[in-house]
Amino acid sequence: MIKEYIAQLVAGSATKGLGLELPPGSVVLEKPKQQDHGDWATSLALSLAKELKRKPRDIAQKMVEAMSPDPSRVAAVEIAGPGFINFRLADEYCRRQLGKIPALGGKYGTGDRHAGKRAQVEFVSCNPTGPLTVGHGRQAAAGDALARLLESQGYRVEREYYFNDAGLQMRMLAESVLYRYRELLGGTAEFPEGHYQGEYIRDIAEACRAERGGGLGEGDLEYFKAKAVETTFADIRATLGRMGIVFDNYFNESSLYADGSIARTRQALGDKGLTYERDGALWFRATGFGAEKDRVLVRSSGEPTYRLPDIAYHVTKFERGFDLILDVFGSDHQATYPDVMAALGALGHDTSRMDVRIHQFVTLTRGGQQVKMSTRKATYVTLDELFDEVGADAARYFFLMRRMESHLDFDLDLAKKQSDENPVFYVQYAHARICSILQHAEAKDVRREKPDLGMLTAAEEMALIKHLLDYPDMVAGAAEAREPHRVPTYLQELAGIFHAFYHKHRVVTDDPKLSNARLDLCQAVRIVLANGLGLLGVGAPERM
RNA sequence: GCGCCUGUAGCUCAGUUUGGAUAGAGCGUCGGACUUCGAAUCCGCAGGCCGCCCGUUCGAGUCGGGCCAGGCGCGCCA
Repeated sequence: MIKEYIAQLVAGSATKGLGLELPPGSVVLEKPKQQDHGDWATSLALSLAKELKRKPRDIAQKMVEAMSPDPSRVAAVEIAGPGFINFRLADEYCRRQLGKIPALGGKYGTGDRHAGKRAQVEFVSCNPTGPLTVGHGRQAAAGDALARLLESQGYRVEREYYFNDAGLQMRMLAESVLYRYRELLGGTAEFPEGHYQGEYIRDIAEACRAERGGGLGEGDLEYFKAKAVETTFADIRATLGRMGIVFDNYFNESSLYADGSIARTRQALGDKGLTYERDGALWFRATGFGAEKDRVLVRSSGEPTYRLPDIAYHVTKFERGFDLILDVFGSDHQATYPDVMAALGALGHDTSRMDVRIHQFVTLTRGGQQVKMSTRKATYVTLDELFDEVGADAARYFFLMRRMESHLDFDLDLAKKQSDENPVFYVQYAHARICSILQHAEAKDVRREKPDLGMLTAAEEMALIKHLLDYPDMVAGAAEAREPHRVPTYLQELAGIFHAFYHKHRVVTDDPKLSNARLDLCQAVRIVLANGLGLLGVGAPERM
């Protein structure tokens, strides 16, 4: 890649011009913000100034004099400002790279950096107690986009959903159905703290009555539970399906009891001296790992807390041999994973293979007002309702637009707008517009002439080409940093540069050579837009 | 009280990983641009103590410390 080549040039010039051996990879290259500062720049001369006790510009001068860049790749090397060395790529080189994009198609932007490795991404993972809400939506979009980003870098990825259909929450769920069931039969529903009051519970109760009649009671909680789990899980899968998300595994916590994992993990932690008994409960020595207080692993009732299964579950992930174990959680789980991580480390697992990404919450805005949501009162907005209102594409795009660490302010009015105000339409529109141009060209039969990319010389064309060439680095960076939001940011820039180009230059003209060169450029833009949207799980429509 | 996250233009946010040159984008406001491939678009104007203070540095939105404000946690719930 060109970046490595320039880094090599810099390192070589430091050796030749200054007599310095720079360790490989130590050369920092950045993309200048200002266009007239070239395509790549290094501030090496500035950082060496102190050590060498020389003026930065003199150092840069010596380095540049010792450099002999390949003119087919680097057109100019300049010293600027306090001592930056700026590199300008040869237009010819950029055009050559552009020429490779159409043949690569969907592969453009992928890399083999992690080829042969296996990754697992765990996300959503909520218990089947009700419909997915907008908060889950952000996690679903993020987890799936991360999985796609990892796949783009060569990982074979398994998407996994972890849940528990046996615990306390499920009992509450079953009882909630029972209350609603009784209500249907003329009684009154009383909801103690912690039970589920959502409308969907009534539907499940109704289904139970339709299936088994009116004679059910306390003794049929298992039936109510099974019915509720079956119904809600079907709903959850359907909702995820609307986003195009399919899990490879649904991992049930109860299997950890069945196969002895829980018992083994408990034993192993005990053997390491990491547990002790107090007040009839089994405690984990979390304070040994910097936690504020120790945590209960097994209640005095004999029932484990979520922590022990969580640890056992992650042990299975390590046993399954993944090279990368990525967990995506909401910020409400922020406090739970350090214990799990500490325990896994103590059990001898290589926790550097694990990565936990925590995302912040979503708030909805409508008409400039925040939409109030409460799980307890069941006044939350479900993901399905969101999809009904703004569409799955817009929803996914909006979920991924912001850094996961930032609170997401989801503007419902904006997401619905079919205009340039709406970022997802703006990007999709660029794609559709290109498709339309390509069709137009086809109709006019201009695709006969062999393209000569040398015809692309205008500033808008070069800007577009250079941005297209940034795409693979952007994808690799987003995957490495686990930051899906870089993709929408990039796509909006690309769409913007394309629209500007489009307005300044006509693609299909009387000049067949130029037309074909521009058509190739358009095709390359289309491919990158489609690939980028693909990473987000958002459609790239041919017409809108 | 403690932990994690956040604070950048009127609004919503990039930029912080790896300190670098005049801090960017979208929306909103205002003013312009369609006989031609999609005006669902484009061009331009205006808009900034980068929450505050101190420190490190030739250089800080970026690193360190201390404050302030908001969100989420801090359970023998998950």
